[in-house]
Amino acid sequence: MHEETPSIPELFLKPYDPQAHEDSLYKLWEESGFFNPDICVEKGIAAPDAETFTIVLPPPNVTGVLHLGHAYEDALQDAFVRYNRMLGKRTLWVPGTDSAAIATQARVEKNLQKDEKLTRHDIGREELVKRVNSFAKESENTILSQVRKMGASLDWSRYAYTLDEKRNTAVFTAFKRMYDEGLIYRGNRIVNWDPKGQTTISDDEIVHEERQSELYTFKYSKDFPISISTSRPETKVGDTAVAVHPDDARYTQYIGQTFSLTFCDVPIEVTVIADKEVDPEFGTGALGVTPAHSKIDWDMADRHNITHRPQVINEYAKMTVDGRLSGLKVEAARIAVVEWLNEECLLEKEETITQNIATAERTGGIIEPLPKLQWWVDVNREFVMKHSEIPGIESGSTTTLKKMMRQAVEGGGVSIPQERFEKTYFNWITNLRDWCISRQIWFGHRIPVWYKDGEIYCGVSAPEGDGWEQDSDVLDTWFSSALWTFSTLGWPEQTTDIKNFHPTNFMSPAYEILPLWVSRMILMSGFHLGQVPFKNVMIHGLVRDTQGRKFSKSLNNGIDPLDMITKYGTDALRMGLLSGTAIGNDIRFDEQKVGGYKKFANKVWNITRFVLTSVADYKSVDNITYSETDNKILKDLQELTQEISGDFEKFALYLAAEKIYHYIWHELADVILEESKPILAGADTAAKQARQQVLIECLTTSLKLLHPFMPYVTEAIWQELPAQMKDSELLMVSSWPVH
RNA sequence: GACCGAUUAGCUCAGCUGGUAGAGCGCUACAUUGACAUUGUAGAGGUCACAGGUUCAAGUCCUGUAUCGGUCACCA
Repeated sequence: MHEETPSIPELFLKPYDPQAHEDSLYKLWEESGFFNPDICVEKGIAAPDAETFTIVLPPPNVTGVLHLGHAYEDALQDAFVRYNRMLGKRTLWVPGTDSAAIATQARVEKNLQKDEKLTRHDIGREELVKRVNSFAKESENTILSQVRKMGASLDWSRYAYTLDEKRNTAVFTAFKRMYDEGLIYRGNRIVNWDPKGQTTISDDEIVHEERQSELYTFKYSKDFPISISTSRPETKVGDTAVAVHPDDARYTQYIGQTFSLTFCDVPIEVTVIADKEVDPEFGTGALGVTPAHSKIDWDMADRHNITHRPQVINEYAKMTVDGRLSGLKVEAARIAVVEWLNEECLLEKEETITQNIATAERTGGIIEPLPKLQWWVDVNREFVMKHSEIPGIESGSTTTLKKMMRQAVEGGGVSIPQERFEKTYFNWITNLRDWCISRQIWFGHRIPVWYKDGEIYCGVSAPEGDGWEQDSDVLDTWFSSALWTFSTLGWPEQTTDIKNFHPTNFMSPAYEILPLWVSRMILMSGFHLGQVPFKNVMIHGLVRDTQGRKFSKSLNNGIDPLDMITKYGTDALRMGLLSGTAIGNDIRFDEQKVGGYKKFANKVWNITRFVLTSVADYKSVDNITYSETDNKILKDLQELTQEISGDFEKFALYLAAEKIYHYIWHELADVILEESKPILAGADTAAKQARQQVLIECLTTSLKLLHPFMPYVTEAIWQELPAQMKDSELLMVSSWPVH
């Protein structure tokens, strides 16, 4: 019929081909500068005093590749960013990457071992750091171009890397300020030592694994009156006490006595102490206290002023005592001790129990608790909040980091829309202990502390004079990540970005990251700025395979988002991820669904073709007389807009996505277009003109509403629309329909 | 051990403050070369895990149970 009408771009005669549009559209957006709110203001897209909307991208590992989890987060955040930008807010989404220190160093070391048969000690600290850095830089482009591929409208002019100079200054400044306040201290305490990774790790990097182990019941020697039970007899050469419950009648007579014994060739001195923590029902009701190799025992020794705390296991999980255990690995030592117990006829019982043992998340190594001189963040020490904008905390009031972290959420400064995760957060805060922030690897932010002849100096740069030696440890990655919402905005300088864009509006992490990252951002932002880092935490679920399993290398069930993009287009992938599942629940990734949304993109494409064809002879007139149906259609459209806006405000993206999908396909295409056909072909010119106007209205509004979800196809269409239909050259910065 | 989530159509999931069970995919039948690498119309299908309770009314609120999944903690 009208297919050859010149005003219909030829493009629409073929199905929508994502490959042909996506990259050039991204380039068009990026070059427009509108990802940058300052330029939006400059060009009149946003008012200079418009409300701001900020998200900081959770930085992917600089050496990583995009996986579906990222794809989901990118799509989710981008949808909000685009929505808010269209609302006319000064909208900023800050990109960045993370050094992922331990993982990145491990990978470089592995390659070093494989290719050159060298260890890090062979090439030295400086060379290793150099290599890790260049490795990180090399891989950077991969992940960044993949984030772009997702259509993420990030302000690249503000790109940050956790190890770049500005972030380094931020980290050192943060450290120093907390050090000066006494909130960072150096202390000899039990740490989680990973013998495999040769570093300390934090409590949160521990994974408990259930295993069968033997529980042995025995006496230290024939002369010792009390039997104890343990699954780690090799540590008993480090015992300095036996603890019993104060009310346990069996042992009261021994309390306070000290025994000098020889256990497995090692002389030990054991004092019997009474402590309420001991469960009289468990085992013999008596517990051998090994202060140097158990956190609980260390604390117990503190309570009873036991200062003698011999270390009997070293960093390589080997015994350091003399005698028959000398130099043995802990597992071998365990066997040797049991042999000895048998020889001496001291072993009373051996039973198999299931036990959770602590392993390192990254290396899988079995954690060996060791006393070490480490740096800590004190979460219970009182300090004065000089300046506070956190609801419920007054400027000038005294608090602790722990209290502040609780208050930030309790007082509503940070809101977690899903109540259930709020509970998890409080649970975690309650159990929060001092945070060990030093790591014994070489790649990362070096601890900004220098030593010289017993003197200690903490500062943002090295002290004057010779002979100062910097602490050899680096900081936990999460220390710098915790500063992310404001270090990316230029802190510690008092930048206008901080003034304008902090606190950020929301953060949308997966639930597994809640304690690791979210709470630490609240800690840092609270202490350094007196602000919350974000007003909302919208926790989302994990992307899983069709059987509900996590994606993993060992299962070989991985799906490369880039493959999906090649096959179905970015828009389809985004819709497939965003619709169908309530935020917070895990997503089962279904390729078929993505396929369905590819068809949808094409549907929108064809709707456009039809509308453009139908309005080819449209002439705008001053007084349009709408029919009753016309008015109903326009009213419905308004209501839809209202609902979708509401869903955005309530973070119910999945509902918004489904609504616009349903409207476009089953209302606009199935009902409105069909019903328009006779009117358009009819003789009533006025009615026809009115309907043409309605169709234009429906199409442009639908494109706007769909744009946050499917930015490419909507923009591709927008670019082909005649200028008089549009309120802006780029759909990306057109204004959100009013309602 | 504590806490949390899930349980609704064959599959994947919605269902907000209680008011006659919904979507997508799949399936069946019919129609259609149409604006549509098809699409449209119609249809089949569910004791909303189970047992109690509150209510005029419960998928929805309360109590308990079961199964699956998760998080945290931990007894040596």
